[in-house]
Amino acid sequence: MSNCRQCIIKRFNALKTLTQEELEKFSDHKTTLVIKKGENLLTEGNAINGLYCIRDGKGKMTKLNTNGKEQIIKFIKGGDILGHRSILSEELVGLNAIALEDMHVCFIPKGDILETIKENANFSLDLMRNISQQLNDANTAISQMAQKPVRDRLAETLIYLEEIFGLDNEACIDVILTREEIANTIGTATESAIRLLSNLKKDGVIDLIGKKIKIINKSSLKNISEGY
Amino acid sequence: MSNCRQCIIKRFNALKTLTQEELEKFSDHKTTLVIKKGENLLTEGNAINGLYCIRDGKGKMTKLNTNGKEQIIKFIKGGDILGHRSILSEELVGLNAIALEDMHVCFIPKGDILETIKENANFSLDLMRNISQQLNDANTAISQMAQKPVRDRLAETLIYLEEIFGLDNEACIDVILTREEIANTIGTATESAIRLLSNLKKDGVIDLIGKKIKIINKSSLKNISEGY
DNA sequence: TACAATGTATGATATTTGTCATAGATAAAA
DNA sequence: TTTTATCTATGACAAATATCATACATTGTA
Repeated sequence: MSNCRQCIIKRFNALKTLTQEELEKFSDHKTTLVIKKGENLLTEGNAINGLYCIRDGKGKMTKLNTNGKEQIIKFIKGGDILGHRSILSEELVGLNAIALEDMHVCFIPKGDILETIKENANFSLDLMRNISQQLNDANTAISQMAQKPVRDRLAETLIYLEEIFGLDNEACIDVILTREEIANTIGTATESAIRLLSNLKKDGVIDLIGKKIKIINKSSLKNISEGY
Repeated sequence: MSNCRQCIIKRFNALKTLTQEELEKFSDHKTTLVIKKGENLLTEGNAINGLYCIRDGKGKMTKLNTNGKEQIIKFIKGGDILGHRSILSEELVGLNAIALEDMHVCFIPKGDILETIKENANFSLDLMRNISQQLNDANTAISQMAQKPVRDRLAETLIYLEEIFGLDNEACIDVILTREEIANTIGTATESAIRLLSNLKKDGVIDLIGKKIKIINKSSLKNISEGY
């Protein structure tokens, strides 16, 4: 079907340093799959043996807490590469990857990845850069979860969602999340998330149109996210 | 002074896959430094150009929050390797590394690391494994920070501290932290941390001997950390 | 269409946590 | 040693957040 060499997605991720031949190899061996809304691409604790490259669609990466609650760790979309742990011997998947809408995903087997790592140090470094960036983001998240009140984290999250998913044609954040999913992102009760969203709307900072959220006053939202 | 080939520390970290020649190269070019208690080995936002390998001593990795508070992200000790971001082009340090007691540290220049990455794919993979493990830990931390109450996080942290630093000859957790540092680890007010420590002591789960903490009933502490 | 299931919203209340104040304990400095 | 600064501890109170209850809205489905 599609060809890695022509895929636009690769320009934006760790695959961008690959040579023509390496891309051909990936293209020949890759499989393409469709993950329907609500289905898992990755499941916590499972083994996989290759990398997944998301072509399009949106998803969430989650973790089941010891108390049984779902925590959303990050959101994913076209261009993201998942499953890097699989190429490091037999490590198991650490997070669930669940589709928020239908996703198209390419799977590149571990063998090809390892071969390419051996031959192309820049690809190695790009993969490392990718993981490293994720670690940096995660460290920031720890700090914010630990020290910011829920209202600030909500504001922060709305800005983050707009950055990740952009705007639809009505200037709303272009992703549909339930209130529960928003609560599971910022780590609070669903009712609290609902209440704080209502407050932000009442203050004219955001607008709520069904499940869609529109940021009206970004600088004010930014201030709230920083505790003012 | 010391030689990388004979260093025991390397057996426990990403340097373990290096060949004799690679270790010689590292040994020839490395510099050794002493970081006094309270001093920074790394400072958030600074540029460095190489990896630091901790020989001995204990430290904390911190992040300054937008509200000016210090968040402790993780603790470090002998065997840990810091500064991996420096080998990925010009990325700046993301966290402060501050000595909790005097540390001895070896510095290996970026050039040697990059050369070795090109020549030894296993070293690449080991570095990746290291960062990947950190990312995994960080994701777990996000989930726990977001969803667990302070008391549970305190219990969790005490168990974690014992795992990392072990016990001294009086069976106390072998690290000295101020109550403020404990509070900055779990993300709460210093007074709250003090109060909850007192509660745990009153319940006979831990003992407090000055700044030293002794875990009396680990399984009970584990239960608390999981919300029971 | 009507029905069930799920999601959203809001009030009342309990619990958790933070803040401020104060005092004693410990460690550092003169 | 004495003095000063920092750290630990605890009470009183305020603020933030969770929980429970209930009602309404929306969505999917028989």
